[in-house]
Amino acid sequence: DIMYSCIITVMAKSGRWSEALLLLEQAHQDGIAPNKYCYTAAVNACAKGRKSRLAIALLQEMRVKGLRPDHVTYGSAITAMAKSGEWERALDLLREMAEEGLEPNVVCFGAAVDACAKGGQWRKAVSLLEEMREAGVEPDRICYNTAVNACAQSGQWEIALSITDKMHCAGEKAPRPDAFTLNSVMYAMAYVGEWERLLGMLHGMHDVGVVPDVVSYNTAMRACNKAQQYNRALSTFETMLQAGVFPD
RNA sequence: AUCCAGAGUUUUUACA
Repeated sequence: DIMYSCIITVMAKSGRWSEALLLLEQAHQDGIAPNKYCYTAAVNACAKGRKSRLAIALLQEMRVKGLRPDHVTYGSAITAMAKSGEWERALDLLREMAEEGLEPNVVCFGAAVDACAKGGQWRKAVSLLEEMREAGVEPDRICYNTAVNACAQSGQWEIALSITDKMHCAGEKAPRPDAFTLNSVMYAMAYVGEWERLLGMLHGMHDVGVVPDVVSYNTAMRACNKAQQYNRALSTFETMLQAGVFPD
């Protein structure tokens, strides 16, 4: 079983999700009853392969075999919904696990926020942050970043920025914005053609203790190119190299 | 004592 779980995991992680799922079938044919870990790894393979329907089916199959999906299984399943843009199903799973007495943890909520992001539901993504707090789960940096990204993907740069500002001003223990956060905000600015504002933010990153990375510069250059500011794009590229950041 | 097979976030990339 450990063998199967390991191999399924490796295959899922290396993008060979279809082989991972075939392997689960193989286990059955060999007369081996896959355990919870195998199923969870397979559900995660569904996420990679955007097979939301199959992920739900696997959850059901587990229960039929007397296996109880746990937080990790649900986290993977919600991720599978997220990758397929099925935000409603993701929220259904959140409710479902709570009904089974499994209180969603920070990862499950985080995955659900991402599902809303991928589904274009930025308002829901933001309100989920509040819902999780009410459920006694404090959003971590990833949850905030994901909500900021939800706004960004819809071009809501002002909302994205306001959440980021709140992160800056929150208590000492609260999560600080990082490159993921600011890159998402810049993406939002690029999206709506606010390239000047974006460059201002890029150059102000150091002041808030965040080092721009390849994604930061790449996002900035795309914004410049989109606005036909080719000279700006070029100088951004040069700035990047001078900062010791190199393209992959 | 701690770790010891399985989950969540940014640009580009797939089906279009």
